[in-house]
Amino acid sequence: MERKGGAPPSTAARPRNNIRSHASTEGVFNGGATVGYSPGPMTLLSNLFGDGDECKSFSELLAGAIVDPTPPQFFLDSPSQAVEWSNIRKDKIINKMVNVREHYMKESDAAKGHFGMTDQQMLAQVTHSNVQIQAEHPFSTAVPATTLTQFHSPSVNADKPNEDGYNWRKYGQKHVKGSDFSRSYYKCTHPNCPVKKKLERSLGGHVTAIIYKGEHNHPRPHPSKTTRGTLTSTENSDKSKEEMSSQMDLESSQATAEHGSGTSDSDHETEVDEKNDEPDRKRRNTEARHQDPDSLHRTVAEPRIVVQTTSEVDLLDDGYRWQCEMHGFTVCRSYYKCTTPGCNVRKHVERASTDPKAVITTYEGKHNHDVPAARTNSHTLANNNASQLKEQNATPNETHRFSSRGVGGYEQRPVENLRLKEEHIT
DNA sequence: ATGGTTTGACCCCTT
DNA sequence: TAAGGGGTCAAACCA
Repeated sequence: MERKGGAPPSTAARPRNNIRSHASTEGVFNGGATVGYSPGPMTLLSNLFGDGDECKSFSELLAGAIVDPTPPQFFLDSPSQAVEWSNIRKDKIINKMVNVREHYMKESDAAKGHFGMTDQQMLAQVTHSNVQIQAEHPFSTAVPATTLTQFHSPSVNADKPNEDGYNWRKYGQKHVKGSDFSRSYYKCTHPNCPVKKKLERSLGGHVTAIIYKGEHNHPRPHPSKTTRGTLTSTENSDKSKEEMSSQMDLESSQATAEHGSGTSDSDHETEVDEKNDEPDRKRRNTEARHQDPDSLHRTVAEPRIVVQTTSEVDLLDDGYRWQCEMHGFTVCRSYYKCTTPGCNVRKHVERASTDPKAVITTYEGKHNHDVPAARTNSHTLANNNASQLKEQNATPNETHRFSSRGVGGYEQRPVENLRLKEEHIT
């Protein structure tokens, strides 16, 4: 790489006394200053499956997942992984999962057919609790933090850090040890905005993952004000998307206002591959890529976008229409497919492990169409009045408005999605 | 003058 | 306790 800048000739003499002094927000992210908040696999699984009375409705939801004969993709990948899982939770959950897997394997052909997704499509789907998905594995996950929010930008171009409408300043880059990946670190340039994001790129420069952390405490900058005009012409000219952008701005503002500050003190993100249950997080990040070289190719086309949110605003309702995908033989879970014909965008919604109010949504692909007008309107209306939204959400019956979409599932909002929302406001 | 990038060094968490 | 590595800093440089 051509060196445009330059490291100080004598960094050893550089004063570093204040390196962590301004870490009020920094610590929020670096996982260091925030005292040991890094849930491990046990915690994650415990939260994922519910181990008590916590997140009851969500636990029920997850319990349903256990009953669901459709195992997550990772569970099918390797029997040994299933064994590892059992080492984590040897209780009922794992036993059920094993049974599920056995059952599922018997139905492998048909079941895989039900998955209806290619490996590529499975990529980035993601995660579970506050999770981070990484490119190396279809179900790699991560743990998060509690209040991590970034709003989905459906047409984001990952190759351009601020094509999501915000302005970013790169503050670091690292080569991912033992791999051909490099990771770039960006901060939102808006004053006092704590949001950061990481872009992982393959050797060829293709973005394989985008990980947002934090919550913008400001509206999205006007496209014309974004640095270097990195918004694409399509975006700039796309009224619908601008409207959506505005909606997201509003959501962001509301979310921020309702949360008091952009981030929680407990904000923290740990990039992991929890469901692989590899004990070494660091190793996971590097070895997994080697173990699955094909993942590189799979992720080149469409980087994953991980959205972590705890906003009380309906972030799950992102303006697009989603149809729940049937996985297995029972009701659909948290996997959705854009209902627009020809659009292959999918998303996966999951509950955060560390914060029952947090929800992680992982998007895969780009919408090749505008936000549905009708949905846009309702979405706008829904978000133009936070209090109104709260009232709506506070009335469970009113949130249970989903319609059957015929074969394959329901249009959002499906039951589990609704449950997430209900829990969100309780 | 301003703001973004580069990159070696450093901090500190995890193992 | 030590090692490894992720995340970050910040001087130098570029646009």
